[in-house]
Amino acid sequence: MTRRTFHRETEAVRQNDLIAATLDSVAELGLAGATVREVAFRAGVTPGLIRRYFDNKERLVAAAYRTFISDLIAAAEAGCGEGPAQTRLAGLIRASVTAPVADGRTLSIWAAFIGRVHSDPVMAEVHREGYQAFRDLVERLIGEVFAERGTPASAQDIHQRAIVLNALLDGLWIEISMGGDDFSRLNVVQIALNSTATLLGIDPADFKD
Amino acid sequence: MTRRTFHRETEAVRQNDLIAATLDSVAELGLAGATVREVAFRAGVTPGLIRRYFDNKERLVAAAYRTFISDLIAAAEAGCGEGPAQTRLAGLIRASVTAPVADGRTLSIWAAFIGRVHSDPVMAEVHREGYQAFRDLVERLIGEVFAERGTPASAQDIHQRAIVLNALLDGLWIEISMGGDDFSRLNVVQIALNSTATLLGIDPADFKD
DNA sequence: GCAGTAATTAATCAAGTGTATAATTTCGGA
DNA sequence: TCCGAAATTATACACTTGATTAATTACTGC
Repeated sequence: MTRRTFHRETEAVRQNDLIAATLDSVAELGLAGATVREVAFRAGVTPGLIRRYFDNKERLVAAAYRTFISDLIAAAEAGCGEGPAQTRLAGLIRASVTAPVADGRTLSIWAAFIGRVHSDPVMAEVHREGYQAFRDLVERLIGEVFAERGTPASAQDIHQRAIVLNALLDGLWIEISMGGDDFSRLNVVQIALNSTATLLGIDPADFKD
Repeated sequence: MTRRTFHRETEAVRQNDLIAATLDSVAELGLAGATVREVAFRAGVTPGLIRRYFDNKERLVAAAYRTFISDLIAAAEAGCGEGPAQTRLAGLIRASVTAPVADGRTLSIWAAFIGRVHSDPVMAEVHREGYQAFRDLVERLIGEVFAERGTPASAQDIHQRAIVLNALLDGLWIEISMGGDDFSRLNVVQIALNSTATLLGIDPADFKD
């Protein structure tokens, strides 16, 4: 009876692999399916090893959620690029309603985790941070767009517009990711851009990325 | 050693109690916390009894989800009331962003269930039905509003506007229910109504409920 | 009032969960 | 080359879960 062979990895790599395996499990089987054994199997590792890198399963799940959220925001931010604020805002919107931000797998993971946010304080904190980061980004961009157009708005006005635009992007993101509609036939990017322009009082023809 | 006393109930009452207990459990403890024992305890009943009214736990959860969704839509529809389409749409919007539709408990339950929608076909079907019912309601109201104003729009135009408005309402509902912001200070109903008016090209001053 | 039936309880089971720990293996440094 | 420390495996444990079944109880029709 010989043991299975293995090779050592650095702490960073192993943690990364375990987190990736956790997210895969969650995406395909839901949170309930992300058992210690399932995650270990997908990471090509033995269940007991997990506890060497994470104090307990709760920590592993929280770490996975943190990684997921920050990757998601990074992907959205990457769409901003450079240039005038209006172009960056348009880029953010495009990124928010197209893959890889808006797709089934992302929604599956998000949906699985979001249920835990209300009962688990750690998850709630992770969520709050990520959410606020995105909202602040949107609010800042809106402020810059108005300033750029020579029509600066009050902080309160910008704040309210950020709430609305953020809600619109969230809702569109969910709808598109859910795939219930035949979004393949629609130009979702155009719809999102036009709606945003309308909400912000910009000429839609003037708002492209 | 005497057994605990009990009294019989009709099938409808028991099923109702069990579903209510399930939703309570889900709201407070998440889906994972809605165990057979927890649900039975909250319903003032013994775990074994559940299986007399539901083939298995999966059925119970699906039934609870169905009840939850249909109650939610009913609550939103109740806000429509009577009168001109514009008034009914405004009522629907108000209902969507205020309690009991928009509140923490509702979001908790929704969030818990939404994670299951992608892995469980039965839940997916229940979700699709409820979602489409709401979307159709919004789309119909928008069409009536345009007709009422003497500016009838094409079916495609109405369809796209319904997608956008639905997304906005979804997003606002989530934001408000989440309670992350200080929405208590903001007039969320006014914000929602104004945004909708802007999106539909209606004079905001003209759009109240 | 009483018997029979159906609802409900109580007790148990097998399977799966997260966790703990001792036995092994790998691998870098002497 | 080999030894020691650290990483990994293997095994086991206590607990919870959903499900099953037999015993008991409450209610209905007569």
